[in-house]
Formats: sequence, C-alpha cells, structure tokens
Amino acid sequence: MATVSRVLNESPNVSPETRANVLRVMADFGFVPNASARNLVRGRTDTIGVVVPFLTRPGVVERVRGIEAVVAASGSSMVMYNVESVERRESLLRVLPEQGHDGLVIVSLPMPHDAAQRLLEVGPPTVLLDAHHRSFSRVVSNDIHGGRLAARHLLDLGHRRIGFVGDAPRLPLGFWSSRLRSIGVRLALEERGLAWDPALVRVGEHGQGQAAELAADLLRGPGRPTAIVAASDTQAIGVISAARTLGFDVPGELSVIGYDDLELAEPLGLSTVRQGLTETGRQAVELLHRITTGGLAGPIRIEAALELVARSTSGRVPAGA
Amino acid sequence: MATVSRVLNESPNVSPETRANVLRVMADFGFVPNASARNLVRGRTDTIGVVVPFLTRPGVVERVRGIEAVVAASGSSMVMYNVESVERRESLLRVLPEQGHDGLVIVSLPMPHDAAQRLLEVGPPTVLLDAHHRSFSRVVSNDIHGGRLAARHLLDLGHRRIGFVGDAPRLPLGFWSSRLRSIGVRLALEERGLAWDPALVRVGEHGQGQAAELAADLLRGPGRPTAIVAASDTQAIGVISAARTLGFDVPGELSVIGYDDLELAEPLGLSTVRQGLTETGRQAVELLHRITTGGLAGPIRIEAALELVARSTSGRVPAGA
DNA sequence: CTGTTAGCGCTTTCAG
DNA sequence: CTGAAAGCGCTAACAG
Repeated sequence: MATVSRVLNESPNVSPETRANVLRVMADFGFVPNASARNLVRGRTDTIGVVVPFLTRPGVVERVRGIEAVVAASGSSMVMYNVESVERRESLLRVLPEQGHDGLVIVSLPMPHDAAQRLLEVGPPTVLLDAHHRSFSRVVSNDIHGGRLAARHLLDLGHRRIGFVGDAPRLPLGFWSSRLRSIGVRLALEERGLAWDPALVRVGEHGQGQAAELAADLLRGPGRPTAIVAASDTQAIGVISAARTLGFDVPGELSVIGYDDLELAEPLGLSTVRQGLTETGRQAVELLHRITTGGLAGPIRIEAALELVARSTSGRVPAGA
Repeated sequence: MATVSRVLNESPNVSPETRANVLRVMADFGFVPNASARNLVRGRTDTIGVVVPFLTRPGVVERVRGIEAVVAASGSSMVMYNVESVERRESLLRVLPEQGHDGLVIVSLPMPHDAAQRLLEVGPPTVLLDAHHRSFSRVVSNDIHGGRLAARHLLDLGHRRIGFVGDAPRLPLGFWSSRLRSIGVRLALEERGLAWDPALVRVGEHGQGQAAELAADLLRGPGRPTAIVAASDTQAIGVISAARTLGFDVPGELSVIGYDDLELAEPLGLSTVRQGLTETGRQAVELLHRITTGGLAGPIRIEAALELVARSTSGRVPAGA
C-alpha cells in the first residue's frame, strides 16, 4: 500500500526490484490511481480554473492559449468556464470557490463587489487578466493609451478626419475596452488641437459583419473620414471589407487600424496596436504561481506592454483631403 | 456533520430552522466544502476532459463552444487539454485515465493503438469527435463527400478547371481531412468525366497567409483555374485575398469555396460546406451522456450532416473560360 | 428529523 | 528499505 504510493510518487526509497514488482502488478491489474483521493490528502488538485467571456472570440482564444501553455508546463490542468451572460457570471462566481482549484484566472470580467469579497475570503489565489480590482493581483492594459497610440499613428500620417468603429457598451457584462480606446482617440486628437467629431463614431454589436455595416454607414455619409480606428482587429477587418466593397482603396483612400494584433493581422498586413494577448495570458499564470509559492506581499498590478504595429492598411492621407 | 452534508446536498430531511442554523454557522466560519473529499466518496468528479489539437484554430474553437455548452448545462466542468505536438499527445493519453474525469471527448486526434487500448481498459467513457476508431463511440464527418459537394457546386456553375488549396499532410499528428476533401474534389470531377489536374493543387502549412501564398502561386501559373476549393474557410479567405491582390474579381473571375462554415463565413459571404462544428461538439457530449447513463449497447458512430452553403464567393464560370 | 459510524483511496508519519 | 496505522473531509447507511 505505502510502497505502491512511493512508486507512484517516484520516491527514491524503493529498491529497484520492489519497484519492478509493483509496476508489474499494477499493469496486470489495470490499476489506476484515484485522483480524488490523492487530491484530498495532498490538499491540492493541480487544476487552475480559468473564467473567460465569449470563448469564441479570437482575442479571448489567444489569451487562453497563453494561459494554457503555462498551466500545462507547470503540470496542472486548465478548467475552463465560459461566461456569456450575467446570470452565468453570478452563479459561477458563487460556486467557484468550492471547485477546489489551486488558483483562478479571471479574464476580462468586471468583479461585482460581493463576489470579490467571497473569493478573497474563501477562494483560492486569484488573478485578474484584463480586469481591474484593487484587491486582486492583475495584468491589465491601458486601453486609453492604446487608443491614443492608434490615433497618433494616423495623425502622424497626416490624417485629420479620424473615425471610430467599436462596440456598443455591452451593458450587462460591462466591457469597457472599446469605450476606453475611443477615449484615447479623442485624447490624441485634442493633443494636436483637433476636435473630436461624434459624427465619425459608430458603435454596435461586436463582430466582423456588424463592423462592416457600421463602417459602410460611416463611409456613405457626408464628410467621410480618411482614416478609421477600429476597437479590435476583428472589427478592422469588417471595416476594410466594407471600404473595398464601396470601392475605396485601403490604404490609398482610407487608412484602417485595428487593435489586438491577432495572429491573422500579420498575414493580412493589418496595422494595429499589439497588446500581447498570448503574452499577458502567460504573465497572468506566472503571477498566480508567484502568489501560490508565497513570493508576493500584496496584490500587484502588471501593465501589459502596448506597441504600435504599422503595416499596410494605414498610409498617408490622400492629397487634397 | 451529517446534517451539514444534508444541507449542502439539499436533502429534504432537514427542518427549516436547523438548515438556517447550519447556513448561518457556515457563513460565520467561511466554510467551503472540499470538492476532493466529495468527489472521492461519490466516485465521480463532475468534470469532462476535452482534448483538442491547436486550440487557437477557429474551427476547433467552434467545436469547443458546442462541447462547453452541453457540459456546462449538465452541471459539469470542462477540463481542456491542448495538443500541439506528438509528444504532448503521447504523454497526455498516458496520464488521461488517471485524471479522474467522468468522461472524455477527444477531438480530431488519431488514436494510437496502445493509447486506445489503455483508455478502453482503464479510462472513463470516451467519445471521439472528428476522429475514427472502431472501438469508440464517435461523431464523424464524411470529408470525402464534403469535398465532393464543394466541387459539384462549382461544376454546376459551369467550372471545369477547379483548383485545390489545402494542408500539407501534417505528418506527426496525422490530420487527414484536407487530404480527404481533395479526394472528394477529384471524385466529383471524375464523376463528370473530367480529369483531375494535379497542377491545380497547392498544399502547405495551415493558415490564412500561407493559403494566400499558395493561391497566388496557383493563379500566377499558366492555365489558371476558374474556381478553387479551399480545405477550410480560413484558407478560403487567404485565397480570396490573394485573388483580389492579383486583381481578379471574386466571383467574377474566380470562384472560391471554403469548408466549415465558420461564424465569419456568413458575414463575408463565403460559399462553403457546413459541417456543423458547434452542433457536432454538442452531439459528442450528448453521446457521452448516453454512454454514462448506460443507454448504449456498443460503440456507435454518428455522421455529421453536411450541407452546401452557396453564398457570394462562387458564381458562374466566366464566359469563354 | 438528527447524530453516530464506517469507509472512499490515498499519503505520511512511525516502527521495524 | 518496507509494512502498519492514522487521517484528509465528505457521504450514506443506520440508529435513535
């Protein structure tokens, strides 16, 4: 019994022949150790819970990929919880502490106060990724600054009429990033003494097709912009396809810049703001490890590096515009 | 002790006042039940293990979404294992039986014989999705037929020179679908008495950018096709962008059809073959439930419905071609 | 309706 | 180096 355990855990205090014997018998009997019993006595599960909204969005998936890589590398498993509604978020945050995970990574979801309280009191170590809360260690991104970087790039290319295509504030789950990026655009304009024209802003449901419609509306209107900042690469692609459908050359007649630097941005030549999706996913789990191993005093905040990536969908403003 | 358990499990045999007392004390002490102990004694974990290759590919993610929906609806959690190399597949299949999951869904991965044997002998109930093995219940798709549907659609539109852009056989992990779809294309051609021209085939690494390069090469060559079947929607998008970059109108001068019917296919107007990614993910978990609840005699095989979805990237062959 | 008791299958002292 | 024994925290059967 105890010896079997020692073999399983590769304890050195087992003679080679005993080990061989045990292994043979295990094979003969088709013995499989019981994870629950093991977890019970060891007081940990080697699982990390990962809570994400809208699993299918490419940006979310890239984050998950970074998370997964580190979790798997540390020998743990990743338990995924997808959240697409407020009710689900609520019920999930309630039962999450009881799931016995060694740690939690919560992505992009604003934390209601009571859930935060409960997690802190009775939950496992938790980090937030792309979400803010004073009491948790977190990896965040400065969306306002990101929007500003995007707009500055276009301003540097001579553009003055800069439009914005983004998400309608998704009231229930409360995502702010699109809104913050638009504020960054406004800031950049005002820094250069230019006015922000609300007529050049279109927001709607998230998605490529929806963004295409928003952009088409914007481009067909009077005083169309010479450049558009999209709140995400997904939306930028929609904007570009709308522009091309309407016969505008990109970037000849319209410059477009996205946000995220998704994997597909590079092959598409999409100009964008890189926020290191995979990289920050990785960082979040590493942060969690630091907490778990006790090397951290209080909650800390890591800010993701933002980088403008100029490719071929943004160019100089057309002459005469 | 036992009463607390009863409260936790919502047993009716608890007086309201006792229940209230227990709940109050639980709250005061910040009591959280231990999942491992519970799992140990109940003999199950309420977790389903999901093994997927290349988590970041959109098609895989749509499958996962279907899986997740059903798993979550049944009150279980989904533990994700991402596989991007043969070594990882091997080590994973070895330790998977010990993870204590109530069931396993294995997506798109060919099962080596020994791993299959071990899973059958000592593993939990397992279903395969988009993978074939006589001994497992599985949800599969007829890729040859799918390729044929795509090609027939183009043939019906008058095309005779039909190209194919797909994946190089990814030797290590052994994905066959691209290859099978190309065989379907060939079959469709031969059904109409047309020869399959290997000069119109390009295969390479999976991805939009790579597909664009393959397509560009194909379109610049002599005797270019009037239509191209891509092995996936992702690749079809690459093909289309290459065509447009080279100045070919789609579908005016080149028809393109993809495969999968990803979410983005509809907004892009991409013609494609729908294989119900989300839907089959759902089916796989439902199949697993049927096994778990004992309502299944032997391994069964469910074939996914395939449907041609004609949109606006495919049209009649140009006059004179 | 509530308390007592016996394990679930493992790891970890502690003796030998 | 190996076996015996205790106990992780819960549930289920059994008395009361």
